[in-house]
Amino acid sequence: MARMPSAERRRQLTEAAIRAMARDGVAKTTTRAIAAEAGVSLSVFHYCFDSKQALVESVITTITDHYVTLVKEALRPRATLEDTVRAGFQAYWDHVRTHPDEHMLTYELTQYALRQPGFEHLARRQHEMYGEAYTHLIEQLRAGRDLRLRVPVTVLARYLAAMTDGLTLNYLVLGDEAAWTGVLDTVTAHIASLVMADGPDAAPGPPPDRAPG
Amino acid sequence: MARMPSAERRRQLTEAAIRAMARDGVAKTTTRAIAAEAGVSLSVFHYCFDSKQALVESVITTITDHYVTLVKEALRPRATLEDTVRAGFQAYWDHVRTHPDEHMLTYELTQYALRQPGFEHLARRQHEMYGEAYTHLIEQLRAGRDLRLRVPVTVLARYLAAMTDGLTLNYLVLGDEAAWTGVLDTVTAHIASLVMADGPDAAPGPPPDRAPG
DNA sequence: AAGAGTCCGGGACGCTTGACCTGATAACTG
DNA sequence: CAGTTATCAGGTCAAGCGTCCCGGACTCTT
Repeated sequence: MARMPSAERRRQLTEAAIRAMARDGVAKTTTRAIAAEAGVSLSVFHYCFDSKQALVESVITTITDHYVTLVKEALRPRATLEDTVRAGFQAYWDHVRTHPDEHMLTYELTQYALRQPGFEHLARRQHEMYGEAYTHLIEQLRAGRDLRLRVPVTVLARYLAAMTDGLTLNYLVLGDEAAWTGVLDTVTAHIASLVMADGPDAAPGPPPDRAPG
Repeated sequence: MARMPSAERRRQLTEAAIRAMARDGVAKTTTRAIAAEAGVSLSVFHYCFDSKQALVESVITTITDHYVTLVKEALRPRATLEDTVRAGFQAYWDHVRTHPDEHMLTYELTQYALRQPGFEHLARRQHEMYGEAYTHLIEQLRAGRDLRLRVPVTVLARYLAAMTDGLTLNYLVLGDEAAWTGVLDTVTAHIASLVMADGPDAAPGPPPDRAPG
């Protein structure tokens, strides 16, 4: 095999692990399977990583960062408000449809991290970064135009995060792409009504916010 | 140990497995752990179940049925429409808060089933039954009073299912109970606006449904 | 050219797992 | 009573797992 500095080899092994885990599941992905996927001998694995746990940690942080940039990219502001929301959802949804295995893997890794003592923080970090990405976008939108939020930013961010999580998971389990367009439209309309411009034609307040708690 | 017909012993082992899996995770729950949790010898396990897979199948169907009845119970129709939605969400959410491990387990089992060849149908069945439970409730509500649905029943049911899934998962990962009340209120208001009585004071149509696709 | 540091490969160790078996014993059933 | 059913302790087995070691090979520096 081609000789390679450890750092690069680590990256290669991490990506091989992601491929193998996405294809076969986290449980079935052994150190041998990862080494084979990367095309190196098993010894190289333990030369680069102190333990399997160390590699899994690398996998989780890598894939989390990957998806945060994905979300931020998908939710880039567009011409109009409605367009932004719609295009963002569409871009995200397209990615889910074309890469179901990768999304499945993120859910598996979340649970793996939650169960593995000392790894809980990675699961939390994963979802906190999603929330922060949404928050960032909302603030960005708000700075650009004159927006009136019907709900606090944190509430909206959490709502978006939970919504995408739930929709993705249900799609991964049930499949049936066509059935979800109606749901996506409903959600999009709702989001747009929660974040509405201070403009003229927007619908007047349907259900007024009620004090929480 | 007390003698017991096989059927009952099977139930006991299934419940022991659910306890052990909820506590330690699916991956760490071995046949020996299950037998110990049930207080029987390992031989009894293989006397009652042909294989571990057979037990897992029993676990999944049991827990699925358990949660479907839970959802149906939580979403029993109440006095007013708003009350029904609010009380339903509240009851469900209380259960999540008081039994986080059990809910976590359902997610783990879903993924286990999706990865295990020949078990995919169990994962699908699980989520289909949730959807049917929601559909059932909506139909029930519609029969009772004069309801005007802004979206098709199937869309609403899927939306509810995805919403609860996503909220639950995010709560399990992030914790922080207080932070979710605002999201729950927002969702409740939205649902109530989607299923509204043909009454007087309900808000006139904010964003009209646009044709999908 | 020589040495040091780095990378790679084959092989092996120790452990856990699911599955299976034996033989004996106790409890219900008819 | 005999016959069926359920339970137990104990051990065996092959497979698979993460981990580790050692010798060789490469690369860079001096």
